[in-house]
Amino acid sequence: MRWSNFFAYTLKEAPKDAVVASHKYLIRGGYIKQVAAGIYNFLPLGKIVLDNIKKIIKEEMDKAGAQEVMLSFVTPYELWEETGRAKKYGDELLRIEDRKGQKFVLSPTNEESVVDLVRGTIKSYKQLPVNLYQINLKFRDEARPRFGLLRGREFIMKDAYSFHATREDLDREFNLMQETYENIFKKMGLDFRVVEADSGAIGGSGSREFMVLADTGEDDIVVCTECNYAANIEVATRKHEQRENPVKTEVIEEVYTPNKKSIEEVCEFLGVDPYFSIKAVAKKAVFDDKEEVVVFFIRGTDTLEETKAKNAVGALELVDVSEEELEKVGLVPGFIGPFGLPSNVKYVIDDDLRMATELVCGANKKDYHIKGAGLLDANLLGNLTLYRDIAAVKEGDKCPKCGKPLKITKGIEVGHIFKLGTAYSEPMNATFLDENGKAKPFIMGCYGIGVSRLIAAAIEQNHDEKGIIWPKEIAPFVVDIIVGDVKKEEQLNFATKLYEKLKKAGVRVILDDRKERFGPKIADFELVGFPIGVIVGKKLKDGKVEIRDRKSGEKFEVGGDEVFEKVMEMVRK
RNA sequence: CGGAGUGUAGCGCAGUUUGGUUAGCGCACCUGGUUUGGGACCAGGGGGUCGGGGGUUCGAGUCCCUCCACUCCGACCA
Repeated sequence: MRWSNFFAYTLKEAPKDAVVASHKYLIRGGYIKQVAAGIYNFLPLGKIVLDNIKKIIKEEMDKAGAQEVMLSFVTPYELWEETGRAKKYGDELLRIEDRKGQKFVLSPTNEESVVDLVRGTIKSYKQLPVNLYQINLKFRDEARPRFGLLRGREFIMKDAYSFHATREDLDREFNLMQETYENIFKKMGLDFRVVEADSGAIGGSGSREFMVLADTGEDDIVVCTECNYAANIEVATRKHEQRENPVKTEVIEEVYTPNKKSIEEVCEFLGVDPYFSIKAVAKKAVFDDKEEVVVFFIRGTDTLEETKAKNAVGALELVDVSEEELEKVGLVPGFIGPFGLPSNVKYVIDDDLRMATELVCGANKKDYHIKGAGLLDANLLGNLTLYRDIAAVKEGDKCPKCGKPLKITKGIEVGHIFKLGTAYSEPMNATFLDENGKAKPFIMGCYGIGVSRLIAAAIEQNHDEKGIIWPKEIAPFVVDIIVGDVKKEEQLNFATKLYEKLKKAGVRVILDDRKERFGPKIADFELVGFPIGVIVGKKLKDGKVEIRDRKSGEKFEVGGDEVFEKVMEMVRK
């Protein structure tokens, strides 16, 4: 490509609303342009990067035996009613109507579509397994799109759906997809982790996320400093420690703690290490048909992990609850404890407290706490006691696999694989005949990659204060040949010849033959982020050309006749 | 969805408090010239329904009403 007639422009200033690096550089570099909140146009540079990523994904998916299809972007609303997700997905589902008033949705994901495609088409176990994938537009009406391509409303996703006759076969495919994803992200030159994850609204029995490590990530992930344990904080676990309380209380007693409500206040007042206290977190759990107050008990030094807590009670969501609402069900805000709770209040206790003794907790009585309590004393509790892991793992907790310290880092979710089981085939009545001629629902898996988000994630992980530093595999062009002064025929001719030669050799190369001075050209080289720069400038009269490596910043001169070989060597590396 | 803010040329902004000629500046763009290794300089030029609608007024970018869009914090989010 010759830059002089390439539709690519750069900006000196980023729009003020771009706050993360990828958003800023994608706009300044002329990759994308905003159309509406969370909706972008892709300019040629952006489209090339997108295609490069698509190509890698397609290669690996095909290698794994998956077959590419393209499902319709507009899907009948009825399909969504069949699985009940019309309601569950809520306002994120963009509904539209045609001229006859028939309702449709813009696909935010395609489980329903693909099950509809397969039911009645695949009839026998002999036609299984099959894995269908597409790389297609998705639309989710996010409440708050942000950060450019990291969280858009309209985005490109690779989604795959597999169908199996047995659980074992699903497990096999799930593992194959994990391997395939690892190959894809490795090929793209990204630093990523595979983590255990919550299944969320998609449902199913098991799931793993692929996280690109970057400070701007929206997800907290827990990784072990020693072994390979890694999990999203939503599901991360830790090894339970049992610290012995040095203070021994003879009797369990109520103590007067006037106006001391928070853990800090109470523990300071009583001179107790907060580790030996119980924090009560009250929430309102929202279910399909009702709402109720649930109290979660965790250690004073822990915080509640809402996703775990939500799953522990099987609620759709947890929302904050007011003091009035607490009082209405008989709770005493600020002094809630696990002993002697009103019998109509549901509660969950964190696993970590199961064996704990000598604790301070609320007495369910205004201005009183209990001292010296232990949960082992089961008869203090009602018989509905529910122990679950509901606390958030924190930095320094011990790895559940090897016991070494855990640390927390930020990650950007770029892939997610699920074992769906029969969560969609059953409600949609999609069955096949097994060896015995009996109808059984398909056992399914689904596998997603956020393709446009990957563009942003790659930049978040690979940039500096000047611009993007593309991994070679996905860079729009690998080599940028800069002509120092296009009016100098000697320079232009030399550069053009080199350009043609590299192009012939299959290298993605751009010739910067714009009538610009050297400054803007080199600045654009850095901003747009080409991996290799070749400067054909004033040193050419001494037979020298300069080569720069964008990533290392290294620059060196080579003789005009060695340039081609030297560049090819760098391209191959 | 709750809270806060912004909307003036492609981008970044001033002008709005206190209504008053023809709405300005930097970057970008066009023409000519000089420059040519880190975002040049000189001269000339084009580009605006001041987010939309309504109102007050002799007069509205500025005041009032209303609608819309976008952004930030939070809730939410395969």
